Amino acid sequence: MSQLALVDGNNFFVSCQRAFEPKLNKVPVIVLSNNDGCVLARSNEAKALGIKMSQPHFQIRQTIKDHNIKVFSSNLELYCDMSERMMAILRRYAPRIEVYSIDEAFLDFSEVKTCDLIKIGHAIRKDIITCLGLPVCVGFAPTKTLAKIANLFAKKYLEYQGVYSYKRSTEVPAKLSLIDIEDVWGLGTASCKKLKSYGVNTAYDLATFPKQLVRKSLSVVGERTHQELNSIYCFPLEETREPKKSITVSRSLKTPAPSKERVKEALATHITRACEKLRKDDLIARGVTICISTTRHTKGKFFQASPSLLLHEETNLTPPFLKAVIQLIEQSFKEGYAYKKIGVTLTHICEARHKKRNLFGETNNESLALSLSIDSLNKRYGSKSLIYGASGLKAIRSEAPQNLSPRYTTRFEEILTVF
DNA sequence: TCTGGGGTCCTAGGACCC
DNA sequence: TCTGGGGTCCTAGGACCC
Repeated sequence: MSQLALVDGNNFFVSCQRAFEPKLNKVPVIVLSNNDGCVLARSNEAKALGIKMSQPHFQIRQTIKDHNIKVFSSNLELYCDMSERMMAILRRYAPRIEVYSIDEAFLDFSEVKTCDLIKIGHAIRKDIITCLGLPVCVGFAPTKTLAKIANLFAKKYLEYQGVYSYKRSTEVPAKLSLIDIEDVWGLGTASCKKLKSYGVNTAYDLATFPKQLVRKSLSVVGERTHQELNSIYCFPLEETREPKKSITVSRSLKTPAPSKERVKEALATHITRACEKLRKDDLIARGVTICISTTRHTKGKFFQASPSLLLHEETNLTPPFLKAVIQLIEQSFKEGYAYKKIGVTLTHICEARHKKRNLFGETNNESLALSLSIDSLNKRYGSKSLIYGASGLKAIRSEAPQNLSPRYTTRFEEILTVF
């Protein structure tokens, strides 16, 4: 019988900031996305003020002022490091774990002989708050979908003190009617709209809805969710990540760019970064797609292009991809628009060790060595110490985010100072 | 001239996740 | 003025083959 736990950080990015600045406790705090564009994380106090997830920053400027909300730019380097520390602690508790996202992990307790899961849950909570200062909640259940719901109970109802265990039973528990259909993992707006038209409004309604009808309206994906709500294990624990199938680097520009030169520079910067990611994971790729688009928020002036091409052979060197994206933009750039979002995606990826030998049986070791040297210099001296000319000087001068906190745990020069 | 049916592969687009 | 970024999976439809 499967027995899983979902451990999930509470308002994770906000909690990471609070761990190093205790005076932020009990006051409203938000963390913004890249470019400080919209809201990524909110403390409970900020949620209570009506700030929504993904809400644009400019819409809440007044609320921020009126309630003295503390605002942070995303400090992903700090959050990733805190995440790794949290996962290291979780590995002590279960033989198998799946790191599902930066702030949550599924733990497999199927083989663990214990009848007191609640006790384990509290031990995990205590361990993580003591070692890292991060609050988490724990939900136990026989399937991932139910573990998500159990975690929701643990977060929402204070009497559970952050730990909830879902009891397996042959009947669908009435408690599921407390969960709105929108809060079921795997159901987005499109699926919920369909289900509501059938009068399915809660997790209980869905669990007791005829399986065939779910299959018909939501396909196999919805059917699996339906099964999982009925304690039938469909989404297995994935301990190891398959190699990535695509790698994307894209950014929105603060001020949209009307000139081809500026777009080209952004593409050059992005493809350089994408190739670094490839090399870091020891992967090679053959396909590349660029994507340029105007904002969608101005009516009538929307334009988007996403041409792609395949190189003659797989590689993880920057120059061939740089050449390819320049070729693509030369072919597809259209004058008369201001481009807001610019990105590149690498596709047809495989592991570098699978690379086919070329005719002469030699791989291009010198070029690879050069690329790897550039990577290590940039890692040591800062990400833009050495760049390709095509990226333009703007890449170096690009503005830093406004509200960035120190990277307390990964940079000696930014370590926490105690007075 | 008649033009079936089954299979594979690829791509675009939709939906979803954090 | 200002609306994130990076992924995965599924389906439908077209092209192609025998």
